[in-house]
Amino acid sequence: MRIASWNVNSLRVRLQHVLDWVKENAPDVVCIQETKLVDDKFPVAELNEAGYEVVYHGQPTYNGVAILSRSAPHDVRKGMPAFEDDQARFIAATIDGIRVINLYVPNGQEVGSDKYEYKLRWLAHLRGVIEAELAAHPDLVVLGDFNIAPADEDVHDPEAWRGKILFSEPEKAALQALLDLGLHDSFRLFPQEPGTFSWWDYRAAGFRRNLGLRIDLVLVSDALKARCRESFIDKAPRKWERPSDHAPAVITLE
DNA sequence: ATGGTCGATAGTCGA
Repeated sequence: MRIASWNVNSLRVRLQHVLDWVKENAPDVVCIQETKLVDDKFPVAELNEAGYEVVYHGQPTYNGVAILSRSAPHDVRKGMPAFEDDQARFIAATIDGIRVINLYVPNGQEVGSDKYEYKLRWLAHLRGVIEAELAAHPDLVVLGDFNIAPADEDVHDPEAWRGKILFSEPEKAALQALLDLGLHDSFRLFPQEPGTFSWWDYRAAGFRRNLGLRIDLVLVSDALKARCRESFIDKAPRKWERPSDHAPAVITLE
């Protein structure tokens, strides 16, 4: 079973990329962030035609998350439980017995800003949500655009980024608190090429110079760690014409 | 230190 996470930065613009990518890679589940679509505009027919069922949680202009799956999604949850949020950043579903939680974690903009405080508040609440989900679903995947680089090897220039947004200590501590519940960063379960990232700024030719960060993560529970056979980032779509600034992060489960 | 580029949308905001 293959599960992917991809921040597409507008599903309207990137629909053809998604269709091409799923045709090439045959994932069973694709979790999408930054659809930037209201639900009325979600391309249900096109994705059904490609062989996927869809659940989605959108809003005007910003954010928006969706799950595409070969098998039927069950127990769909849109938005974090018990958290008032006008931003569409959370969607969960159970697919083939695996609980899948798809996140678009707030960016935070700048350390100390109101958006940064919202990011930390959001992550603190998420911890309780994940704790409950883990208790209910031992086979759990938590994936998405975390907007946090876990460690120095996930940042092209850790000294320049240290303490900055996406790499500040409180953000990393919030991510570690999730891992401490019993989750594993699947990417680090396997040998990886140094300098592998999942996001490159459009500005300053970030991709060409590999000035990236690994902020798109696939976390797996203990039970799924035992079934995880590979975890990788597919840089290919980042080279396509008019790409998203993020590349897909992918795992394969036995 | 600043701004570079995208996408939404129609002057800026968010990333």
